[in-house]
Amino acid sequence: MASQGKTPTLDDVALRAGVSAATVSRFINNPRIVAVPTAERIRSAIAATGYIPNALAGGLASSKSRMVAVLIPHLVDSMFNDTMERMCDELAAAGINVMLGLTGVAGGNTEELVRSALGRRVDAIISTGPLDDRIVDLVRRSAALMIQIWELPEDPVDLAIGFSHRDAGRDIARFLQSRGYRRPHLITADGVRARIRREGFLHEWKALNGGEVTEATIDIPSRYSHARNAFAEIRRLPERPDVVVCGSDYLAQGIIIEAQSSGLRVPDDLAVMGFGNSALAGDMRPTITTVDVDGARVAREAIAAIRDHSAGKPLSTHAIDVGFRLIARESA
Amino acid sequence: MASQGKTPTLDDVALRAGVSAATVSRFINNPRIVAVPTAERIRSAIAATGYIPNALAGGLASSKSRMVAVLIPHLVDSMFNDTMERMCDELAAAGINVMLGLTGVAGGNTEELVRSALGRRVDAIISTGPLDDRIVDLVRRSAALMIQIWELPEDPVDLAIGFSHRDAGRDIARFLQSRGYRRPHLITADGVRARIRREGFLHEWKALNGGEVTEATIDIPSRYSHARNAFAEIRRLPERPDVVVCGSDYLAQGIIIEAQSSGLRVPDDLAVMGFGNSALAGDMRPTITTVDVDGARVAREAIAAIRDHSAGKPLSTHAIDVGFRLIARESA
DNA sequence: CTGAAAGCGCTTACAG
DNA sequence: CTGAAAGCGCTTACAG
Repeated sequence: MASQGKTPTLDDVALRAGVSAATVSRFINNPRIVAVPTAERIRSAIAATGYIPNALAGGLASSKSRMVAVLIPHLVDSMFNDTMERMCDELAAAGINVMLGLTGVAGGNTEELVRSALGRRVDAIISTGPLDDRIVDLVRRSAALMIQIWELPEDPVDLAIGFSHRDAGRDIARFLQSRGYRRPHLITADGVRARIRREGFLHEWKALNGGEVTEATIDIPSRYSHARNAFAEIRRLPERPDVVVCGSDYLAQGIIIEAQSSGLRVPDDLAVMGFGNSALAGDMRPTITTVDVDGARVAREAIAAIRDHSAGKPLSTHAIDVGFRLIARESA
Repeated sequence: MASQGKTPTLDDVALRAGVSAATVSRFINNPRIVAVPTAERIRSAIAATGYIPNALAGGLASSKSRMVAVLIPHLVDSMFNDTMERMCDELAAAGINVMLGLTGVAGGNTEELVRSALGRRVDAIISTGPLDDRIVDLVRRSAALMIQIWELPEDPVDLAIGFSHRDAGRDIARFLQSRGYRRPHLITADGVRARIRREGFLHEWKALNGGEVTEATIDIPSRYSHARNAFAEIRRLPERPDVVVCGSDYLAQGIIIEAQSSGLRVPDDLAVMGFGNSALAGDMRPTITTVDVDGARVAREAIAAIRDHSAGKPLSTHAIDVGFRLIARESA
């Protein structure tokens, strides 16, 4: 912060390089279309002036902001952090900046965030979380591409990149059944996706004639700090479950820690199943059995869609199923 | 994404409300300065058209972007996530959008991110991490306010909001000494701040005639996944330390888990000290003794500075020391 | 391969 | 309290 003199503009560079502003603009956006000697003069004029293109002006003139908004619930112990990191990485590599919006914090207001993003004329909004009609309407009127990740809704706004939570629930049921568990305890977060997984689980569990299921609900998100209460509830159950099914690896970790600290062996006395395959799942003792989703693929598909959309290509599909993989480790 | 027809502009609203564009602009930026009946007409014109102001045009015209860039190393198991959440929350409340840049991921390029931020004419850059001369130079030439958080460098670019890592190291030494520990093992991440804490610790420890110190270095950041190797190293030490000093609560948690899984009791056989007072520190079994930094205050001070700067006020100080608090819990 | 010029959609002194 | 008009710093057909 000093701003001695004024910030150099395209004209300053043009003047210095002895070319028109148009040519400098072309050089910046596509160096190859200007003659080599001209390019060289522009390059040194830019270096000499310390010119940094004004992206506000550029965006206004081109109606391309080269910015996307990413809307996630929160950051602490978030299951999406890994995908987010990759997303930021890929976007940065593509020369796209990311605007971050937190929808699940105290003052989180998804509609307000969407309005802000649209106001900045973002090329796309990447979102994980429920979208009400007003918001869908807002986005539909805009030119922004809406990418819903980590889920596969019936009727995506534009494009969904995710997997079937119902199938995930079903596969968890099959897996636990095949491992011989008989008394699962489900901890379901108060969110759409977790509820769908729960349904998938219960439906399949019943079809397989599994044993009695006990359940508990926790506030979304499924974070570590819920583990104490959730475990205390388990202790109060008339009969102890043999496996606890959690909505995130963070919660699973917490349950394992609580169980161990109360003298139970995991998985012998109580097995625990996570969700999301966060980094900690493989490092925990015991390592956590969980469901992996290819976050890198989600990020790549999103970038590809944004690129196509920015290039004016229509969407080739409205849903990309990246699937999931159940990873059997030590905890269940 | 549909964009049937074209996006409404200020002129569309003005036409519909029967006023000039200037008046609509005034209404949007400061509703009170337009007459009540006029305001009402504009309000309904906005509602009818679904107008969303183009922030690119607005920013260009006013040379205020109402956006700040936040640069942090990474997201997974990040000690800054709590502060980040508060920051996003406060910024959103102030009508400021945040651009996120990850400096520590695979393709992380701080200079490039700073250039992007400056190109978007951000009002401020909030950064945690080392800044080389080129970057400082870039920022100094711009009108953006540079806020370095979580540290108190000798010579802040503009404003630093943090605490003395040297004093933190010193206080950890005093605390462990007072608790009777004699063989501390320091795990220091390969970063400037961790090294300063280490120096503070060692200096004080020596002054107090403490026992022999063993040490290990790990890659930055201090995350959970480093715990296995770090603990294996501890096992190989000729004599077992009585307390392990970690650079983050995530790492401390990992060490505790490893220790427990190898049959050691924490803190009786091996004590563990964390850093940062992340949420998990209070939930872990045993709860983790750590150093707390008031992230909410850091966020508030940053917002206040950004507000003043945007209003044209000069900085009243170049460094704000928010201090830290050693929190004694069960692990050490 | 390059230039002149119009236009992107706002804001803000300047007048009234 | 409100309007007319210039200007913010780029991009992009249109010509050459």
